[in-house]
Amino acid sequence: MQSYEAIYAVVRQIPPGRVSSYGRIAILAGFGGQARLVGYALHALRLSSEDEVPWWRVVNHRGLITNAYEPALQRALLEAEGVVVDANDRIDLRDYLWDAIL
DNA sequence: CAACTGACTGCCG
DNA sequence: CCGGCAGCCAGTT
Repeated sequence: MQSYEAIYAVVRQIPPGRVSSYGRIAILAGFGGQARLVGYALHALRLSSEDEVPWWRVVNHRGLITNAYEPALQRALLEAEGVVVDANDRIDLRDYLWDAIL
């Protein structure tokens, strides 16, 4: 799945204490709107330990953690990064959404 | 080969 | 902001 490498590259560019949505990653990776593929790529990444990819910094466009495996783990990692997570596993994108300004 | 499912998103209300 | 519906791609059954 070398095609997904673009997705991993974008996710790695997310700075600590910041989060991004699947759709954003898809656009930045050149997939344009195909957000589901991003989730697929991250899923595969979890199974195969490649380089360190901060998959936990990726949430849906509502700021809600849609992780189907270890949502509690993702929440813990985000809090460790300094991100404030709501009791309902939700994040305030107004302040934590990464705009990829480089 | 067709149908189903899934770490999603945009549009409507 | 939340819930529902449709569209999208890839992997399974």
